[in-house]
Amino acid sequence: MIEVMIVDDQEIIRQSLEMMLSSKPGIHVSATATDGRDAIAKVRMKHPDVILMDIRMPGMDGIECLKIIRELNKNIKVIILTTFDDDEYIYESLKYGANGFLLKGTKMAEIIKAIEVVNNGGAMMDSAVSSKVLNLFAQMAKADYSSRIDDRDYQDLTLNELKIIQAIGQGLSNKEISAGLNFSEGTVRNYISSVLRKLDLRDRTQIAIFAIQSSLMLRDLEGEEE
Amino acid sequence: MIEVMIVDDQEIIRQSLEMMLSSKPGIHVSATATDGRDAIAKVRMKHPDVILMDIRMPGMDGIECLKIIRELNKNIKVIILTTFDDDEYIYESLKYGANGFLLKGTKMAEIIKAIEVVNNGGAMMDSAVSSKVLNLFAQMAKADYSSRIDDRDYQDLTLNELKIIQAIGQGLSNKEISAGLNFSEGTVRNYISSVLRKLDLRDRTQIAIFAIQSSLMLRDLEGEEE
DNA sequence: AGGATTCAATGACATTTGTCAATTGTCAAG
DNA sequence: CTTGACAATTGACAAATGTCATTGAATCCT
Repeated sequence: MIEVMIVDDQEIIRQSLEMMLSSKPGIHVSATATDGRDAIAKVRMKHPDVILMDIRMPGMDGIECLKIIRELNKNIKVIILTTFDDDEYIYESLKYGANGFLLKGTKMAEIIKAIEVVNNGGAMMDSAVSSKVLNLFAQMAKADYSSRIDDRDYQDLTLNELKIIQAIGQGLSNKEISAGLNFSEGTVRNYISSVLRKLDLRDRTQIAIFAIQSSLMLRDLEGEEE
Repeated sequence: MIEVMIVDDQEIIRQSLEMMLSSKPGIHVSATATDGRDAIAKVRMKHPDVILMDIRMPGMDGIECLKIIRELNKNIKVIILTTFDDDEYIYESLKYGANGFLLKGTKMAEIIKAIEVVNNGGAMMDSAVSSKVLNLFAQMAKADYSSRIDDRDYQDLTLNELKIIQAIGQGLSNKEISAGLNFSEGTVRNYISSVLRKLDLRDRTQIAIFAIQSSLMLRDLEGEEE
């Protein structure tokens, strides 16, 4: 039985969602809330598996609420329900770990499917939203000069060079890097020089940008070969 | 009529996909290809609306191929079809603008739906893939110190400060920024100092990281108020 | 008009960053 | 053992970056 919580400031929507969902086997609406503050209080009492939440609400908005819920409990799945497919909203929601994003026009069958999918660890987005997400992604991951860099070019980076790239991508200074990796500061600088040469970049800032836009920051370098 | 092209090195898959899809009204399989090179050649001849492509192929792999196709024609929709939901693959595909990402287990009905959705400008991902994408996104958009920065803190950035943040996020030097924005280099430095103070960061590298991880880089600042 | 505020510029300065050549130690192949 | 390759270090230097106090000009109240 999936425990669902509904958060929306409009009573009509709350009620109709609750009615529709309650009739479905396997789903139980254990709470409803009218705004962010209300939602957070009720999350502590009831323990919903999945929250359906409107993003635009008076008082505390959906994003802020999502953020707090995430800090509270990382396992609760949150599906954002909204009328707008506004870039900012989408971006912020995703950043704070929403598990789904549906437009309000979405058919009930889709919503139910989304609840089930999300409850199983998947994610569900409206296709229009997916499309925006992909665009955002492609934009974030691309800059005029980083696209110049070919896969071939960074195959031959040393493990230490990779570590240093990651460190720069975290915004560390040379001193901090040298402390963290047990190198002298001069060595760190030499490695950086070598990275700059290999990637054809100019300074550490460009390295940082490259690091984030490539998938390098996501790699775990412990015990990795090159 | 949606013109579809199928790219896969395994004949069984090519054939079964072609058979299944051909029988559907509204869809026409106008070409098949066995690897990346083949695909690119045929893209020039036929003009497919949607390409279904395996990611793992001998010779030129799907990513490389996608990249080239994107440079060739930005309107062709590409759906990646693969057996693996490997992070690297997903990341790279999305980076080069894939419009969909389906696992090979996907039912034919889903594939057809994906073709239609993608052809209409949407995007379609397997829910497992969606989930990974959301994770990637959340990771990319979050660093220990950037999460320290509260919305409140960067509300009061000047338009010029925002422009400079964007410029730094593109990896430009102070000289380049000053030339681009018609400021003296000293002024640029002053602005940077002020940004550092306001955002509680330490150097331009951290500004760049912040810029990319926030949505600031995506904003168009022309004629914008503050 | 006078005072306050903002924007841009300047110059002097300290710090950080990047480059380079030279040195040391280790390890493995010949 | 020697040679060569490689990893790490050092020091000296040049360039870029960041800080700060000050100044002039424009603008905005009231």
